[in-house]
Parts: sequence; C-alpha cells; structure tokens
Amino acid sequence: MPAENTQPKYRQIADYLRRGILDGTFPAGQPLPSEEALAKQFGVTRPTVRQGLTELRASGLVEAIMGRGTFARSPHSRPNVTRPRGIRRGKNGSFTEADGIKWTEAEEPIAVRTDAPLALADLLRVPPGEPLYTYDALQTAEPGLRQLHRTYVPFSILVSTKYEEEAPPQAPQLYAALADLGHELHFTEYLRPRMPLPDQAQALRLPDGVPILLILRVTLNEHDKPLALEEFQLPGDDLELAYSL
Amino acid sequence: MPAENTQPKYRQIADYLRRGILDGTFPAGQPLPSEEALAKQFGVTRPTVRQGLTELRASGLVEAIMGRGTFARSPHSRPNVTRPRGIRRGKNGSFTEADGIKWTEAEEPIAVRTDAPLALADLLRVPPGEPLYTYDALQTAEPGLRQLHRTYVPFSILVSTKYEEEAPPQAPQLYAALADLGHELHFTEYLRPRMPLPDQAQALRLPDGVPILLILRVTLNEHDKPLALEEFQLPGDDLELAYSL
DNA sequence: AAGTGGTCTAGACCACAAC
DNA sequence: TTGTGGTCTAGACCACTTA
Repeated sequence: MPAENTQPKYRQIADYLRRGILDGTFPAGQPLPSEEALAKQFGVTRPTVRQGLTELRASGLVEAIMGRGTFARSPHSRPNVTRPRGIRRGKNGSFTEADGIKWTEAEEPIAVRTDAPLALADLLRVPPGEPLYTYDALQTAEPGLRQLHRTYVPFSILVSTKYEEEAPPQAPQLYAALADLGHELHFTEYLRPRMPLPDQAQALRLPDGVPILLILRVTLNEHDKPLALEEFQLPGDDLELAYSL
Repeated sequence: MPAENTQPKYRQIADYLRRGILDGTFPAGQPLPSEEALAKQFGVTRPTVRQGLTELRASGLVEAIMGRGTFARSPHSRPNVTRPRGIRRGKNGSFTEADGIKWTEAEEPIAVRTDAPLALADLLRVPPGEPLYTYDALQTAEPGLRQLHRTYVPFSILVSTKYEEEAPPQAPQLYAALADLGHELHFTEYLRPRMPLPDQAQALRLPDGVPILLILRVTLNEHDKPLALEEFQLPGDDLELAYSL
C-alpha cells in the first residue's frame, strides 16, 4: 500500500513547480504555465493554485509580472557582483573602500539629529537617548547597484571640534576627518539577513522573496572607543560580500 | 478632498498590523486579533484577512501557530548571539574558530564523492565535474543553535597524500591536516542572504519569513591556490556575524 | 465545547500587457 | 480582443489547542 499523500493540494502544486525550477524544467526567466492552466492540470480552482504560487514567490523562486505571466527566477546561482569588504588607507591620509565602487546619491540625503535607540546606543557605547548626528542616503552605482546607507555620529565625539558647528562629511571622508582629530581607526562589521519592509523593498527595487543584508559598521579608535556607526542595507540578490580572515 | 485610498483591502490590513507591531501596539510574542475579529473590524471576509496575514508572515513579522493564534515577532532587534568570524592558530599547530562554539552532529553526517558543479568549480579553480570529497553535516550547539555545514575537498589536492585512502577530517582538524601537508593557510569568506528551501527551513527549524545566511569559505595556500571549500547555512534570526576589517 | 488557524470551492470583476 | 495576474466574496469543512 503506497504512503498516503497528506500534503495539501496547493503544496503539491508548489512542490511540482519548485522541482521544475530547480531541475531546469522551468528555466530561469521563462514563464510558468498560467494559473488557469495549472488549475485545470491539477483539477483545482485558481485560488488554490495562487496559494501555491504565493509560497514560491515568498521564497524568491518565482516572480509574477502583471498581465504577462509568472516567471522562474534563479536565486541559487552565484551573484553577478562580489564586493570585497575592507578599508584601505592612502598615503595622503585618505580612506577608500576595498570594492572601489563609486556611489552617487539617488535622492537628496537627509541629515537630522536623532536620539540613540537602544540597539545603536549599545554598539556606540553611549547612553540611550544620546543625540546622534544622522545622515540618511539612498545610493546608486553602475550597473544598477543600490544601497541604503545611514551614518550615525554621537555629538559627544564632535564636541569641541570644528564639526560642532559644521556637519561632518559622509564616509569615507568621515574617516579622514576622524583621523584628523587624532584617532587611529579600525573597523568591525556586524551583519545579518532580514526581509525588507515595504518601503525598503521599494527603495532597493526588490521583488518578493528577496532578503536584504543588514550591515552595521562600527568605527573605533585605538582604545576601542566607538566613534561612528554606519548602517548598510544591501539587496540580497545579485550581490555577495567577501571577507578575508 | 482627501486622497483616494487605492490600496487593496488586504494591504490596508497588513499595513495596520505592521504599524502596530513596529510601534509596540502589538508587542512581540503577543497574539494579534483573530482572523475572524479582523474580518469583522475591517468589514471583509476571512480570506481577505488571511491574504494580509500571509504577507506579514512572508516578511517574518508574524508567526501563526495552529489552534492558538497569530503572534507578533521581533525581527528588528539585535540578535541574541554574535559570532565573530575568524580562525586562530594554536601553538601546537591546531586551528580554532574565533567564536569558540562547540558543535555536535545532530545526525549521522554523510560523506560522498560528488562532481564539482559550476559555481563551486569556479571558486576552487578546478574544472567543472572534477571529483570532490564531500562531507555533509547538520550541526547543533547550545543554546539551540543550528547550522548546515558542507565540506568540499578536491581529490586532486589529496592525491599522493595519506588522505588518498583515508577520509580527510572535518574542519577545523581539516586545516591542521592541510597545514601538515606543507601549506600556509589563509581564508576568504563569500556570503549572501537567501530564503531557505523547505527542507533547509525544516532542518534549521526556521519559521516563515526568516532568511538564511549562506557562507562559502575558501581555504587557500600561500600561492592563493584553493585547497578546500566549506558551505555554511545559518539561520538569519537570532544570530549576527562579526568581521574585523 | 469553543476558539483558533488551515484548506478549498466556485465563482465575480478588475487592471494590465500584448496582439 | 484575448490572456494574464490581482482582488474579493461567501461560504464550507477540517485540524489543532485550550479549557
């Protein structure tokens, strides 16, 4: 007697399509059968088919395009871009990113003063609520790269420096500015994946089912005192990071 | 005249609940109103409410528990565990992970010989199809940590060594074994986020909407020749990685 | 027993894209 | 005009949890 198939119908449909996508029956970029066709093929109604497709969409295996069809994606191949993470110091005291990407601001960045939330206060080793200089940017670069970049500098770091009145520059010039204040810099990055909120998905132009990579970079001086914190939100598709150990 | 609300109803419901979760109206761990209650509140039918909840589940903001309710999650707080990435060399030639975690195998690991797929052949700088010694493990550690760990070593690296007959050990003993063969080791890690496949989600006990962090660690010798490759799949919640630049 | 989420039907009408 | 996916109704019945 064969094992009973207790799987719900929508999951059987999802499994069938997932297998087809992974084994090449439905190649990346090609349309899947229409919802109507699948409903007929499996003897179910369209909402049931759509429930299966919703599952595939949430896992990034499939992208539905209004009026055109549902297309297989290829979230398991190596990405197009590798970004080596690191900071190099030039002879003239300048700092550059190891990946050499030239970013431009997609929109007018927003500079404000915020109060340190708990999670950031922890990393910056300042009391919660401490005022932070905050700089918020949506950056773009060729070919089609995007990232959200937020910079936090505690006012206590800037006090009795020329940046008490004048806004400090954005990284990497920020590093040179901090070095000019007499600090020896080093950096630690904390990272984790996360699903985007709707506004983040929109800003980064992410389809459904694509996670983001959240990076918190802390700039420290020679006494391991945190001087600044940057938050990067990177699209999880089409991109990988490289670190040397 | 107010701007017309063109948002679909299910998205209005999702937005209402998301706002509530992010601003603390629905605290993490607490149940949301039942689907029935939301349907009544918004004047829609249950399938419409469920469509909104499905969206929140896919983004990891909410977890439904059968028979009990739908509960808010807190995917935006700092995780419980920080794993510093790095490899330290002991005086006696041993290697240890910087995070100091002691892993145990949750199931009997599987050792097989596979042919290098394109993506791995690229990183190992061997021809596609080259035979690889492969070791597949599901590892656990206190408190409740889990990771998938796969090790690949090209047979061409092992030829005319004692590991031609005998299986090479798993990392970190693998590194000592490679060092014993006369190599000076260094390491590069490539990483990206991804949504799990169903079997991965099950092995790592991930709820819906939680991405995984995929790490490819390449072990290289002093001539930058790749010797081995490890693939780590880590749960994206409750964990962050730390790298020093 | 009552309340919760899970699955499914059988439609309807709409918005968008391609021909 | 036709075919596609997007939204929504108004139910039904089931499986699971808690009391």
